[in-house]
Amino acid sequence: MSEQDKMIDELFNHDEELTEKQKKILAAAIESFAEKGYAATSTSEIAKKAGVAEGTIFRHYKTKKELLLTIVAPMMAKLIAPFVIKDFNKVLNQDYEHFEDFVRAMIENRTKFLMSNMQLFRILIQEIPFHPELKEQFKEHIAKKIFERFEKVIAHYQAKGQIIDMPPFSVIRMTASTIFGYVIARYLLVPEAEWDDEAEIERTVQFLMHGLSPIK
Amino acid sequence: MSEQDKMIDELFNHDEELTEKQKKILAAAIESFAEKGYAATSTSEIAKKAGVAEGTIFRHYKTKKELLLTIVAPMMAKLIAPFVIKDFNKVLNQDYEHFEDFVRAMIENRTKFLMSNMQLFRILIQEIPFHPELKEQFKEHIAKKIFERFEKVIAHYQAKGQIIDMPPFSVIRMTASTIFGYVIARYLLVPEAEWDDEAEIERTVQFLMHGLSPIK
Amino acid sequence: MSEQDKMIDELFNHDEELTEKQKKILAAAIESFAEKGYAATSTSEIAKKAGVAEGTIFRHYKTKKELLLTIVAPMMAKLIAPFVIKDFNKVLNQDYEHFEDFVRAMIENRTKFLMSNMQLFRILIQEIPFHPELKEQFKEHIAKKIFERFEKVIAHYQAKGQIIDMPPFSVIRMTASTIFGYVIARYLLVPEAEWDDEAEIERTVQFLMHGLSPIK
Amino acid sequence: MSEQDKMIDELFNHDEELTEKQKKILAAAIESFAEKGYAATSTSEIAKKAGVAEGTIFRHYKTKKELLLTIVAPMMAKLIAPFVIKDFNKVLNQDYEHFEDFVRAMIENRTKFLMSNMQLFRILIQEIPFHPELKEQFKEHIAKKIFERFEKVIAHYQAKGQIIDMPPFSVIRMTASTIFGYVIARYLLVPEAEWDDEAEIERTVQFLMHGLSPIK
DNA sequence: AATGAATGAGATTTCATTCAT
DNA sequence: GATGAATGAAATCTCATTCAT
Repeated sequence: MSEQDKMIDELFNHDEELTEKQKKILAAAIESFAEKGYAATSTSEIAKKAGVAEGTIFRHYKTKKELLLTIVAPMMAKLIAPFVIKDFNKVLNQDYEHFEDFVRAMIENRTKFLMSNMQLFRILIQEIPFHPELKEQFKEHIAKKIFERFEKVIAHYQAKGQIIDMPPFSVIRMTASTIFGYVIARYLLVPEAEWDDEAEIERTVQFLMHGLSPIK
Repeated sequence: MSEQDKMIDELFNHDEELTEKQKKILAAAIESFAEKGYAATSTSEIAKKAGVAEGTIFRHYKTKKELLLTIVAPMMAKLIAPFVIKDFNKVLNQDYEHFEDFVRAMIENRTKFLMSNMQLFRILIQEIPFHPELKEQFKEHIAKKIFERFEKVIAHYQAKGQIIDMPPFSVIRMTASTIFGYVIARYLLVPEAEWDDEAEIERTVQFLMHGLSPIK
Repeated sequence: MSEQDKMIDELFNHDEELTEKQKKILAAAIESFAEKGYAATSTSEIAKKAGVAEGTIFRHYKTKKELLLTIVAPMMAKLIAPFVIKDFNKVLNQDYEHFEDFVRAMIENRTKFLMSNMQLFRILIQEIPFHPELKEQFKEHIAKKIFERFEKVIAHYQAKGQIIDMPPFSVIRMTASTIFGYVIARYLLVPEAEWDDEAEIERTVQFLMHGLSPIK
Repeated sequence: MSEQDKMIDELFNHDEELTEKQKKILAAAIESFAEKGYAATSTSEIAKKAGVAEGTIFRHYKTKKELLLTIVAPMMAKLIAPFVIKDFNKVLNQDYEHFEDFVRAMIENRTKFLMSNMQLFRILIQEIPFHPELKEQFKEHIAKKIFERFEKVIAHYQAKGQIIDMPPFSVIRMTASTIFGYVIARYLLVPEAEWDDEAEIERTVQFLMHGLSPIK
């Protein structure tokens, strides 16, 4: 079983099992959508790449759009998974005494996730601007939830005097910019450069910590 | 003359004059490409929006792709204009004694530019991933040039002890992430929120400055 | 099954079966190409005449040009078929003691073939001048092969003293001119005239025989 | 003044003078029509090749078809010129005692003419099959006239016992096949071969003479 | 469940022709 | 006379989707 296959199994295997053909279709669609974009990918192209007949795609997914949503929805869900686990706050209080520990843990966890789902991440950020319903879904189900959770976290560490006193939204914005900036540069913009990942992550964490530390 | 028209005149009016219809076509294409993406925009739609016959588009631009390139190319050029002016270094030495002044000037100048060309900026970042030739062009003509110039600037301020000792590439990456993160959040992700721009920019500058200041 | 259908089956039915629609498309294309020429025939016209949707044409033939080649290629092949049969020489030695017998057999065989494939022959001679790749193909695969075989035949009968001593190329040229001249006049230029085919062929054979007989 | 120009002047200069632009248009059209065919040649292409604006063509020729007719008509006229001169019969009686002299004179005269107007000849034979009105015109004004004249010539030499007793139509058909066969092979099919023109013409004349000589 | 031929709407592009300058 | 921008009809081709097998 290939990496690709494992990823697909993990992300898409909810209730019913996926047939072999369905997995092939998903894998082919993911590859093409990531590379050329949803609108520029034809269903016949996906069929050919997946090694199935054109009609087969429409047997499983009523429309091309549904195929996109099938791909994008679980990615969104998994993206915020760590932030919506029930005992997020408890974990927080117990595990991470310093904001730095929290940030480091978040970065490590999320970069690993994005890294092993880079194509899906690409599709997500490339297609959201073009599909209002995706945008809406993203804001409502993802951004809002993350923001709510994070707000408390920020307040928590601000109360402890570990973070500069600043509107939580701004803190979140900067943190997100910094982390996504790293991931995008690392895996999308210049993946071919030589990266010392450990050192670069360390620098990124330091940058964030200093940038957000309270002014003495 | 509308804002749109002024912008088009400024960006596209090189040698020959543009006819009225050409401007209309460019304006319509920019609007549609920004909103729905290049691949999902039909030339008939552009023609209708521009109030011209479909054939007219192809009289001026041999292909739909050429229309995209006509739109994107000058945007790229203008984007780096401030960094490639001949006496960039002189300006630097004379005008900005502190890195903070430099950063502040850069942010103000570039955010203003992006703000008044937001649709073009959207097209740029939305389409680059889908067109290898655009990507290449961007790397070769834009990223590389900016990097070369910036590298010297960073070295300059590092020598003066104003910035942390870190590979220039990392400094540039963090600076860019922070600035683009602001612009994208401000104008693309949540433009509908209430923004206190002055304060937010100030916070962003402070974040950057602290994040990059040498460790005491 | 119509005459048309039989001809199409015979010429185009290689490995896979042709669907009913494909035959209709080929028949319609042949008719239109012969009458108005390739360039002046639109695919929508072919579709209408064939009673299929325009898209159906492109499902079977990637481009209009491919449709032309599909039509023209087997015609070329069949045209030279009798000359490239393996034991062409044996047949020759045994069957035709006199050059006249050979010529007569050739004329009868080839005129019959052309007659029952007149539309395809028209397309062939009408389109070859406009398509360099067809021209090349014709020269390489048809003209050259026929020439090689014929050269030996000519030499054979010259050695027997039945034909005038003349460069084989010239003999072939005159023979071909005479035969094609008859076919073209008979079926393309003035098909509406009253032709006594038997007598005319006899005259043509006599003309050729006298024209090429050795000088006494 | 180029060869091309001289030819155009000679063929097209009837009453009014042709402007420089008109000559350029005609020359460009002739070149393109000969090479790619009328239907596959666009007026914009002709305009570009002629170095004039697209509109200019339509100032001189109402339609593209008219441009074709302007080119083809005088070619037809010149093609039969020698056969319709008033005293064709007189000339005949006096000048050519033997059929061979007549044939030789005809071949020399007409091959020279065709040779120096090869592009126009190509257009003529390539386009006649596609344009019913051209076909009609050709039959009515050219073929018929030539046939009438030639019939008398043939009868004349048959009466003198110099030609085989055969329907004049057949004699003409064979003569025409032989002559056109030579011209087409020489200048259109294999112009790149090494031709000993004098010898080849001599062979062709001999072939014709023997082919048509009375049976002893 | 799977196929792939067929469809028809629509996409991009071409082109002969017109017309204001 | 000449230009070339503009047109709109039509040409080639693409594509998501349907449906009989």
